[in-house]
Amino acid sequence: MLTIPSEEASITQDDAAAAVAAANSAVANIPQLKDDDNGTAHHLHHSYAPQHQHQGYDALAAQNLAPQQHQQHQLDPQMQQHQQQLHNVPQRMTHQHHLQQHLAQFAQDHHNVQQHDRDHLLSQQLAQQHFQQQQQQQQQQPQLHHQQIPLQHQQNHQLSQQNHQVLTQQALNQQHQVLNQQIPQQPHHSLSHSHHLEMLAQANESDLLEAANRKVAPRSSDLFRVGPPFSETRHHQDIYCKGNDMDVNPILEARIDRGFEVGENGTWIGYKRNYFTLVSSFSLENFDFDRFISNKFYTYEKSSRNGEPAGESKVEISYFAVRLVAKCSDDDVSISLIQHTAKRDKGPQFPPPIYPAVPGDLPDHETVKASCNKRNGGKIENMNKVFYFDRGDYYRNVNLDTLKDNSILKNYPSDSIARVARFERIQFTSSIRVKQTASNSRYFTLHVELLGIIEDEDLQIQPILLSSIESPPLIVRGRSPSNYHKDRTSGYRGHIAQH
DNA sequence: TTCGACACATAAGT
DNA sequence: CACTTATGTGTCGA
Repeated sequence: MLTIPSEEASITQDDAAAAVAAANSAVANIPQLKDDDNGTAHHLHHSYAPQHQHQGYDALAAQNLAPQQHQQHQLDPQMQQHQQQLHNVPQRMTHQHHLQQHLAQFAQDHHNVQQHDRDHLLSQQLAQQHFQQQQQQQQQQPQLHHQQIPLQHQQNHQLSQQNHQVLTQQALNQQHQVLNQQIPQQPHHSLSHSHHLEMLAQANESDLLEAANRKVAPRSSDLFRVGPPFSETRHHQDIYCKGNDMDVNPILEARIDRGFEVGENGTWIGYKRNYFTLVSSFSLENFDFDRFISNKFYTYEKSSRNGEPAGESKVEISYFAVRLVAKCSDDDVSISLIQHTAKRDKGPQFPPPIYPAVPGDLPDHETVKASCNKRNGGKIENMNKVFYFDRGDYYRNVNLDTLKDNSILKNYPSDSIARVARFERIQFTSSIRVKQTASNSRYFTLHVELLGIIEDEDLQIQPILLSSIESPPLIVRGRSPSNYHKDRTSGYRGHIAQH
């Protein structure tokens, strides 16, 4: 049903040459596993963290957590059973088999919102499971060579920083301060007026002083700030439209909505202990949604046989996916991001999910802000319309079903397909080192990658890096108390207090 | 110095 | 309006 005939397509010399070139850079950005010391490359490091402690969490979550919060994290008893199933799956189980399991399960529960969300969860976990499986297998197979490409942030980012003057809270505070200082100096037209102003000024002053000593409010909506602009889409592997062999140009967009702010010298600063939020979507140039789903796409994969590189083969893209990775300015630590649930310490931790995705529009900052921590069913439903494409709905609307569908849509592992990949409650793993030298901080970059998920001869799914975008250098401040007293740029802890 | 764990506090969500 | 949640960050101790 979901098997894709593996085409051993013959390609022209030119195609091959282009593909070689592209293939060489295709996987450059996929980080290797930390303990990957034998040079064996891994396509993906996202795997379902096997050592999660869910005890005590499930009951709590089942009672208290909104479905939305369940999406990526929560394992109710039913899901746990799923996990068991998935984890018990023989290593060489095929993608197809996976999907059958999934579909069977989906047929079982697909009625209410909770189940819809469970489906999201399942989708993601399936994807992760796939990748984990993939990864395991790759450890026994010849690998694509991962070529390191030097980070080239400086020019790009200085440019984009200049072009994106974001009015930060710091700037606002400074303006505010100036305003306050000006108040007493204004001409006094009347005694009562001036008196009034003085009182105002005094009130503001004490407010500000108080603010200077107050902790940042943990739930302040003010913590949502637009982060640095991302680079232009960089292409790693070409995408072609299956019908007419046209070269298709993918465009990735991403925005950080929480967790990073500009410091006074234009650097972007985040805090290791705090969450950040990032959203991303992609589009294919000249392809609206209808055109997208009425087409299939292919790319080239560098294949290997018995450990020897064996040229490139044309492979159909089963579906697209979006993932988030972080890189460090010097060493590259592969799993450097972690996602928490709303329960934080009391819940499990995951690597950021890989989102099977269709093209979509990036929602604006306010929308992302509004989407956080919702438990109300109606609101969640509305948000899901923004962030997800519901294949079931679509089939009902066009009077199709999975069996009749012949589009790329049917290859997606779940009915809930991301239009927008939303990464919430992400932190750099505690193991990252933020200090390089006494004076110098190491910096990080965030990369959003568009993946093409393909199936190899053995029906194993494999991701191929198609294109990516990256953030400018990000400074991540560590836990040292020194980072929490001066030059603080977030929250309303005052910039007034210049210790 | 750094990290996990626990604690406190407070705006948002219901 | 009262109750619950989510999350920045203070702190302790290995």
